[in-house]
Amino acid sequence: MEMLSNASKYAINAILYLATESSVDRKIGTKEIAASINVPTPFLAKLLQDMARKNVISSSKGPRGGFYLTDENKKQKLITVIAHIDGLGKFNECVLGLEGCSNEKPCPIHFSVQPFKEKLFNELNTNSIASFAAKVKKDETFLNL
Amino acid sequence: MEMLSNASKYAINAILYLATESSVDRKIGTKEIAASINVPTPFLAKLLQDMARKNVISSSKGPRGGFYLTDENKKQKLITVIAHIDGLGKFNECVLGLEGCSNEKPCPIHFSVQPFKEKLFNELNTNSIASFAAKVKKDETFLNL
DNA sequence: AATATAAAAGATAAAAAGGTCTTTAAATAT
DNA sequence: ATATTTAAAGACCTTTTTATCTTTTATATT
Repeated sequence: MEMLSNASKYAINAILYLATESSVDRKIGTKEIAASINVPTPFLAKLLQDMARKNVISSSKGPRGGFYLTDENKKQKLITVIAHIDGLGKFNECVLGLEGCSNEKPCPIHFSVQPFKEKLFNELNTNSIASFAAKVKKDETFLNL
Repeated sequence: MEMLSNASKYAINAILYLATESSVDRKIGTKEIAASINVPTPFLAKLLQDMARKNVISSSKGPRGGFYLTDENKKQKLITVIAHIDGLGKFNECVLGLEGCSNEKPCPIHFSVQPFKEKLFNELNTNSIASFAAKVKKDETFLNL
């Protein structure tokens, strides 16, 4: 279900990868990250640079430099990533694109969609990067590592 | 939640409009439809022509011509429209874009998303254009008419 | 038959998303 | 200090989506 842009998807994947694999002492370069999650390197580099500028992730230049997550970074909710890239508008939009669609004035499929939107938003807005990464590590879920 | 293209959304809106407003004896031109549902006229015209070519809707040229739905047309499931424009691929894709994501090998948000995908697909695949349009007419739901 | 009307078809064009490449700046190791 | 490494910045390119415009074809009405 393609409701996130590639940009958001790539960034989430990369950040969950960083959450499990990186630390202040183990910074990771764009090539390794891109290769691991199987996305185009220069495009991902742009995204990560943007995330770093916005303090969602950390980075340093030079030899042994790269991207990494601090404990502070990991505490952020996963929705933060989407908010910075795609924005949150999509969580408030009608699936059929109808202007006044709401609980009071629902479109024909509103009540099929609304509970899910709320659930997904809530999930992304409640759970931190760390907690999503922990799930991956416990093998409850996976990432393509 | 922008998971449908504008093209699909416009077409669905137009077709639900036609379902309530048109008949063999009351064909409707692109300008009226576009104005009613508030979308760009030439773009919508293309979409409707495409839908007509694929026998999803009906049309005729010349004076008093325009687009309309036969009873046969109205019996089709709403998913047909999406299938012809966006395709059905999006109903089988992982929200995070992960290749092997499935019930057996779920991504971190898989189980938040999967039930919804199934419900929405089922709804669109079960209910006809006529039944969605009926909801609108009974004022249970709305379209921007 | 002539005319007007409206879809069909096709050629363009503008905007957004996706992706690449080159140069510059910072940091580290030697 | 210097060379090397890697992110940062910015210019650029491609593809897809969205949108418009023009010409042609069919048809209903007169």
